[in-house]
Amino acid sequence: MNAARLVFETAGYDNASMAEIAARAGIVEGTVYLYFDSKKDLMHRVIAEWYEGLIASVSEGLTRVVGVRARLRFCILRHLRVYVEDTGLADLMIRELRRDRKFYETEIYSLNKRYAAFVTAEILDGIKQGELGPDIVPEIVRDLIFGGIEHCAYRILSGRGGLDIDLVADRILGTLWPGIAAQKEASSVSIEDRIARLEKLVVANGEES
Amino acid sequence: MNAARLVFETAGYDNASMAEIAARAGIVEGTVYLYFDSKKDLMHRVIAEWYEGLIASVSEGLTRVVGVRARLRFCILRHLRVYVEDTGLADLMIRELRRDRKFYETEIYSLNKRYAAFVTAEILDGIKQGELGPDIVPEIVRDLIFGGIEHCAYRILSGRGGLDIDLVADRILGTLWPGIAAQKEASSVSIEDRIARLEKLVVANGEES
Amino acid sequence: MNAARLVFETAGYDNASMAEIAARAGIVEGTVYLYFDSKKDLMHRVIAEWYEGLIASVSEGLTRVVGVRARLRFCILRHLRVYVEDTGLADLMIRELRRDRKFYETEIYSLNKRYAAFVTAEILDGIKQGELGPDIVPEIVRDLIFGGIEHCAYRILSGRGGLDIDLVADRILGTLWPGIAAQKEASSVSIEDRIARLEKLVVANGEES
Amino acid sequence: MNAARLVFETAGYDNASMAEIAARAGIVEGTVYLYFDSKKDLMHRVIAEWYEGLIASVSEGLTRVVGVRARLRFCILRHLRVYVEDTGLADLMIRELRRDRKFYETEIYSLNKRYAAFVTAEILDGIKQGELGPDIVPEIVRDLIFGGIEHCAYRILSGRGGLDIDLVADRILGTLWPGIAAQKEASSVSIEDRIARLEKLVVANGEES
DNA sequence: CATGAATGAGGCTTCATTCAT
DNA sequence: AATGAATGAAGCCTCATTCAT
Repeated sequence: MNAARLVFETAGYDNASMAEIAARAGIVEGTVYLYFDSKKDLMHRVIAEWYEGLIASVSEGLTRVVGVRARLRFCILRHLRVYVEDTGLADLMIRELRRDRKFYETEIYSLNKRYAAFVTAEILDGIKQGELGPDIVPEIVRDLIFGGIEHCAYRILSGRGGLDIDLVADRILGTLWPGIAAQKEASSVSIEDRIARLEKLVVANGEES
Repeated sequence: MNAARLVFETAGYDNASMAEIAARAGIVEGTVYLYFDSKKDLMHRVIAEWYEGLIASVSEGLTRVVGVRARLRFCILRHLRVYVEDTGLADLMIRELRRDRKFYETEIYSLNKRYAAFVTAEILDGIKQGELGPDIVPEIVRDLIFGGIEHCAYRILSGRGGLDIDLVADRILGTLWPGIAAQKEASSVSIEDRIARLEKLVVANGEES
Repeated sequence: MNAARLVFETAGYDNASMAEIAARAGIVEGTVYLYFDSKKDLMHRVIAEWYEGLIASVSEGLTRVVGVRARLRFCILRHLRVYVEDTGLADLMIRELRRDRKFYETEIYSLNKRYAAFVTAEILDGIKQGELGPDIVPEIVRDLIFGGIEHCAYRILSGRGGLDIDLVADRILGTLWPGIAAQKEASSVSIEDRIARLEKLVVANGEES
Repeated sequence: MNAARLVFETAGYDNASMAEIAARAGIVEGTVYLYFDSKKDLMHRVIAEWYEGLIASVSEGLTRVVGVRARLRFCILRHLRVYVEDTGLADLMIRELRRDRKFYETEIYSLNKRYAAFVTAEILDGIKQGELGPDIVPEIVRDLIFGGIEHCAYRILSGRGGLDIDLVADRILGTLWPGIAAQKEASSVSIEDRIARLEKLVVANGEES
């Protein structure tokens, strides 16, 4: 498994060869098939193991963080760390597994859902507690978070530059927060508010008029 | 090219075979090499052609949209359409090309930059005009936009459900806007000014109605 | 023809491609077949043309040289020049043509014989005139000359060092001459001579005794 | 290896096909790659194995021969045998390997040097012992020997005629010897000494009779 | 005369998987 | 339980040659 993980990380699925995996494990190709049905199976098990560790780690870490904002920040930071530490596996997950037509029937899919649920749960919780706006759409927020992180990470990692994950986490959350936090002042609707809303609407739909 | 595009879209790079591409084009494998140096070259040309069309389309579309918010929304909407209409190619771009070590020397890279520049330019422009906050980090915003779109699109498309791109565009921008828009100080803009701007916007975007 | 010659020189027969030859001639592959039956035919014609020029050149040059030794030296020097100036074609001749099973039926074979005959004729002439020993075997001498030249040339040319062909010619002839020149002193056979002959025989046949 | 040797001998490198080699070995093409990295590697190993045997054979044979002239004759005779027995491999060596740009970095190159060194060493030894002239250039002599042998062998073998290698060896050495042997000054060696040497030689080489 | 597009057979190489030992 | 040799299908690519225009 360790050998396989190493090779998959480095080469991706298609370019990884069973021969190299076996060699790196100090065994022989045939032996691999005693424990794994196929190359695909092997990759699934590698990803699953990794995912389980990741979920456990996040789960454990969250027990020590309080407050919606802080907990979201923790999730963002942790996911950024994934890209720094396990770029290869994250890649594998995105590239090879997600594209599979039968991804939704696999164990990996449910692990993926459990992992993503940490963020979704936080958002739902935040809404319930009144910290987050009642109108926000959790899926969109979650997609912005995960997608944004991936893009940032890729851009920076590919660009051979280092990645200050604390800074990036702050910036991502800083950008998103105003759009998801509850409006604390329940002021009556002033003229200004009404004009503001008007502006927004007009601009938003401007090009469709 | 069309045959190649079709096969690459469906199978990805590694799983696409020159034999299938040739067959689908109604020629023999060898003939492909009269027009393309290699499989990689073929993919590059397919992607480049597609990208050029995409850039032209966005560029043209933006000429008819006024206002930072509206222009950003247009970019988001257009990018969502990419995933609806050209999922396969978008995938190819992300999965196969970006990971290439020499991606930064390819023509595709510069096309990619030109495409992404539409959003970055808008953000910078917004900051300059005072519509967007002076402290926002354009790269982060752009990553949130593109990453968020990709995630949304994948999630929804994979789930065989349809994708209401207008709705999603509104939600994405709605979530991001508060975090990037300039904080209007109450006194800085008079009611009269704001009404004047409204009038201007409505007229501008209305022209094409 | 010039294009073909260039390409064959550079790449050898197998690695030369009709496409490159055509391209370098500024025509199209199909056109080549209007003038040459096949790739092999093309090579034959290239070699033949070259050989004819070579033969003419040697023939002409020899008219200005007098004396067996000087004429042999001229042949050696000229052949060394072939390796310096036309390494590629000489190679082609040796590698590709000689090995052909039907070489002896080709035009090239007779050209080759005409070329080699310059040396053989000189030797026979030298014997007739009494300048060369009556017992020498012309074929062996010729083989030593041509073979020796080829080896020298290869060794030196491959070794990226330059080749001082005048020096090499002198050395080759200097080494061979004592063995082929007629023994001028017709002294009576002294005891010493008889012992010397005995020594030679014993040593020569030593390992077979 | 045997199959490869056979095919390479018959067809040369470019015209040998892995398919035929595999077929002749009774295996499938892929299996060849379990034991050899590439076609080139396969050829190298075939040549190397052959060369090692050849060197061992010469080395062993020389232990039973005494005297510069006899030892040189042995080398010549042995090399002639190479062309009679292993024409194909000798060809391969000359045609395919020597022309490789990286020949000088290969194992074959050092084997080639070790083989050629048998002759060079003999010449140097002969000079030191005063049997060969102090002015002769070992490289030229060696080239004349090897080149001459190759030419003779080719000429005769191609001509489908048999090759009397003993006769040819004598003729080659007979032609070269006067040009390389030391000029014995009449007084320098007494008749008694020369008879003594003769006796010694006869005894030495006679032991194996 | 010339074109140039197309062919088709063949080249080397890789690799997941199997199976007798 | 482990081996490791063998498979066979497939992969990408090259190229001399042909033929309708």
